[in-house]
Amino acid sequence: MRRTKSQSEETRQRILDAAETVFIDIGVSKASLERIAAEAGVTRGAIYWHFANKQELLTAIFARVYDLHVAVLARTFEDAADPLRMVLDWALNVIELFGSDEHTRTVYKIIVTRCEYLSEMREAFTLQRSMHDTMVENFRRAFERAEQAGQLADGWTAATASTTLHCFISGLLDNWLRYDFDTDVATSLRVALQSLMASFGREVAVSARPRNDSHPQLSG
Amino acid sequence: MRRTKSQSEETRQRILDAAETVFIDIGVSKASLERIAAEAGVTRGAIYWHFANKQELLTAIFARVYDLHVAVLARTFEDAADPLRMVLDWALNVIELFGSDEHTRTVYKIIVTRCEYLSEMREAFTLQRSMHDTMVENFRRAFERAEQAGQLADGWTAATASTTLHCFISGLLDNWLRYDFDTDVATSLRVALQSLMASFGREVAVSARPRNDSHPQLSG
DNA sequence: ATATATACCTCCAGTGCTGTATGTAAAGGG
DNA sequence: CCCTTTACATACAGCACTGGAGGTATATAT
Repeated sequence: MRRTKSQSEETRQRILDAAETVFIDIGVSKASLERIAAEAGVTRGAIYWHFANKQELLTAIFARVYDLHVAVLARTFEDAADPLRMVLDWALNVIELFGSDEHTRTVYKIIVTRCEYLSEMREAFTLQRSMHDTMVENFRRAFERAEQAGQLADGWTAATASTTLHCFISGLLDNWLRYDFDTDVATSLRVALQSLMASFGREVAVSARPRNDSHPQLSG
Repeated sequence: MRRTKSQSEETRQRILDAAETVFIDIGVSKASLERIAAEAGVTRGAIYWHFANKQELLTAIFARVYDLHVAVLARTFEDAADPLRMVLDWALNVIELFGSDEHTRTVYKIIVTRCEYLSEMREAFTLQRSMHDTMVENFRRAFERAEQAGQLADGWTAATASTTLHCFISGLLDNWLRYDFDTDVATSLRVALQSLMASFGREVAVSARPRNDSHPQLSG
């Protein structure tokens, strides 16, 4: 009963789906490969064929959503015209991404509330960490350009503004995933974000929609 | 070799200290009672005498810092004169608390990065959850009073301002504990917080110090 | 057509942890 | 001074999980 290459890939995806389900259900540490295998309709042998161990499974789960995020989010930062506008668009896209794609929400919920952040898991968290660092770095650069262009409102510096937005975004996602905000919480978060961004800038016009609102793969 | 009552209490505290150490080191799920006992210089028998199981140990660890937090933080909210000022003082006290008390940082770091947020652990998280809810509720009330008093700047409502600050504080602590910010990160966070609060208000004077700056038990 | 690599499954040995039951020696009350 | 309770230590039973060895049948290359 050996499978073809495409069947094998299908099995791999089913295992990843099952792992997500079990991780969310009982947490990464308590999740046994036996239980994941049962959920996927295979045996532990299949899992060990595709993945070395539980940690590699976790890494693969993270990697599955990583590409999507990079594609959606990197696009925003290509446009260098108006830095504050760019940051706002980026953040709105993040909210849009988490609001519309349950897969993304599940994976990040696993990171935040269903696993322990230990050195042995470092490889699994490498992607997430690099995305976080990229976000911080992009914020810093954008606000520095805004500062040099004289766009920042009184009372704000590039440092304080980027720190504030960084913490705001982190806390937003953390609360969302940890405490199961309502699904339409995205709306109120959007409004709060726009108020925050407006207070950063001198006279930035606030619109209700991000400029890059074509996310065909997310509007499901 | 039976101990006296005070010796027993000392043992209990040593077990809690050991549990904190082991939890931070290898995470709650991988931490065995055997290892914790060894760290405390007792056997598992002693742990089972004082606590029913690992979950109760975790609950006890949280409870140990809870009283301190309530004492320090509740005080700020007694003063109802200037709501925005009150909120600022409260937030500064939180930063001060986390900056000066390593014990607090350790326990919250365990919550954020060293354990899984599962229903079986619900009892352990009850305290933390109630503190979180209290924070959100206090923010909402304070900003509503500020709004009614016409203290909010243009572009902000009680809802958006409290949501924003709530996310900011959450993200601040989350990043601090998850990514091990430098110890003097507290300074930059204070500055960012003051800028944020300033932009909430119409013309609130920003001072560098909270009003209730007498924390004898924290300045160690 | 044959050989080999693939994609699994089954079984087994070993480990580590939990919870409990039992032992014990001293504290503390009457 | 005796009895009970306390504050542990020790010993035991049992489970759940991991990783690997070995099997098997089929896809795929030659």
